[in-house]
Amino acid sequence: MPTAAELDILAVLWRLGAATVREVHDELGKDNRYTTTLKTMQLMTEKGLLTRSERFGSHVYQASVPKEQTQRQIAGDLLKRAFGGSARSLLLGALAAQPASRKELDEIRVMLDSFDREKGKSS
Amino acid sequence: MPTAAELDILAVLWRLGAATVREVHDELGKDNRYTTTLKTMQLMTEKGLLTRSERFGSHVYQASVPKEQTQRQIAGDLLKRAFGGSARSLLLGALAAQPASRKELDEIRVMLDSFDREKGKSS
DNA sequence: GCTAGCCTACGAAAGTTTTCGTTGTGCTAC
DNA sequence: GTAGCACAACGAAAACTTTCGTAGGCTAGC
Repeated sequence: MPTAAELDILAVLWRLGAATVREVHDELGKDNRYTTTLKTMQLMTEKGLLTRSERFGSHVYQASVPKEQTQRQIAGDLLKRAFGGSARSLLLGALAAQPASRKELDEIRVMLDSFDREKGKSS
Repeated sequence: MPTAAELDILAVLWRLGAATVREVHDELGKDNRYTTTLKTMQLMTEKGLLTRSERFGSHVYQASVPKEQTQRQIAGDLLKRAFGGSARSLLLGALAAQPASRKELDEIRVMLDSFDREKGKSS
């Protein structure tokens, strides 16, 4: 399970696709040193969270696990830990923390419908 | 922000309402020592996450912050950190990790509707 | 060739979280 | 009273995360 600092780096890589340490570090905007970001990314590579390839003089990193899979893992863990398995409570917490536009709410409804259809197929 | 071990304890207290260390420890079912749970709960009390009151010979603890508020904080943090602020993605991750029954999906829809009504009022 | 600038590597320190052993206290039953 | 039991308190160690200083390598420009 990625830690907080690791998750921040993953989020950047999810946005950029693949990036150098410099790019990630600048994008993070934290006020810590470049070598801190580098070290964290090196550890993440050791753990298997990132993969690394050469490019000219420097290294290019990218997430080695699909975003969706990591997100599923994190959401599932939180769901179990803090929300008693209730997806409704989780969503309520999220929407209370950061209200969504009507458009977003509609998108959620569309997604729920597709889940329903899936259930229909199997039963 | 509560840590992992702290969150597990909070979850138990949310279920039990108020409980002694012994009750929490047994409920947790982890294979660590009683004193570990005690120490963690003492630290949580210092941090202000729990309040303590006397009962007979032992102490009774309970969460000092409403469950909903803590859940909102946690969900909001994760939403921002790992899901780019998209509540839809968060819910997708949760449902992918642990499929919900049709009844649960319907409950979510009801909740969405009430959010819509709230939006309607303000605009 | 030498210097400046950018990068990686490494190791250690600082900070947190989690764990547990030991000790002291009060209560109960014998 | 005293042995046994359950609990609280404390301190320290272990494990893990996060941070950074320093050193070494490569390239471009002078």
